[in-house]
Amino acid sequence: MNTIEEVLESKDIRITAMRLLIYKFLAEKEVAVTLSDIENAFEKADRTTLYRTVKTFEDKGIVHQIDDGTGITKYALCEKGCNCEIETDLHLHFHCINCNKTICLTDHKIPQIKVPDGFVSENVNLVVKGICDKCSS
Amino acid sequence: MNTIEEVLESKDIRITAMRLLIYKFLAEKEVAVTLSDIENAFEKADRTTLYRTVKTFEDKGIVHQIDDGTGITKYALCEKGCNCEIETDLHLHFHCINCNKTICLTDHKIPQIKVPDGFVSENVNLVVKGICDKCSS
DNA sequence: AATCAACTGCAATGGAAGTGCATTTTTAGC
DNA sequence: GCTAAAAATGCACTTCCATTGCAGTTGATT
Ligand SMILES: [Mn+2]
Ligand SMILES: [Mn+2]
Ligand SMILES: [Zn+2]
Ligand SMILES: [Zn+2]
Repeated sequence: MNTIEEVLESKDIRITAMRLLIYKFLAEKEVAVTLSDIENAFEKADRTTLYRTVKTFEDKGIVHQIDDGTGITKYALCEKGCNCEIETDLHLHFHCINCNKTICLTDHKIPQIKVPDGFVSENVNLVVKGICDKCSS
Repeated sequence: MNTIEEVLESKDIRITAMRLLIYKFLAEKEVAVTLSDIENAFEKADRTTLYRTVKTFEDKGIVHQIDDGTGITKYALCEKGCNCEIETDLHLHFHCINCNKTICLTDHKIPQIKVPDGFVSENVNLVVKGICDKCSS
């Protein structure tokens, strides 16, 4: 169990109050969040700072972007040991069309996808849309 | 072999000069197009008209949207007999990170995706990013 | 030809992503 | 501790795309 400080330092991310708060916010969420979600949670902070903070997190490899088809990019913390940067982010994402939440299904890996001759696959984005467990019960 | 007029009428889309031209434009393209692509091809027409035309095509089920992750929605004609509206659009899409083109791989079907208990899958969006056949040769 | 509905064009809006620059905070060297 | 440099933050502004309201035009129907 590492502290947040240790996680950030291990990725060469300098520690600031803002970053600790945003990291904690992301860690507490079980769903992917939009920039607006973060904005609403930290009304005193400027949107640009929040934007650049998650961007830094993403660049350093502790957050990954999710395009779930809503047109609004969402963000989620990477799992321990994840390396989205190097190879494709292997897990799939679920987007609930009822509650609009998007969830990382981190242990549902994306199957190998065949592409025609001449095509070279480098990355795969797989989003399943439907009804989540909470909305279907 | 149906004429464009017959296709449109069979889907309850009224025939106008604009719609015939746009349909023909889409049919000639082997890749998915953005609204700007259409705009550039029809500079005399208003962007709104083009927008609403593809939207009508989409609502009536002869065009499907593609979200390839670039943030710009693309459009492509549905194949004959396709029914994206009813069930999931089964084929996958390939987005070339070199030439920025997005292609329907209509005979590459999306494999069955397992989701956890309680989740109900209704639709799947699968985009493969990489290098297309023309750019890799 | 008249009428009504659908289509088109123009203008404006809104949302989200991104950038330039000034200010503040943090770090590091002395 | 003090100072200079570097990094982070806040504010203003821009750009790009999607979308809508409304007025004018076109097309279908009688
Ligand atoms: Mn994820
Ligand atoms: Mn397609
Ligand atoms: Zn839900
Ligand atoms: Zn290409």
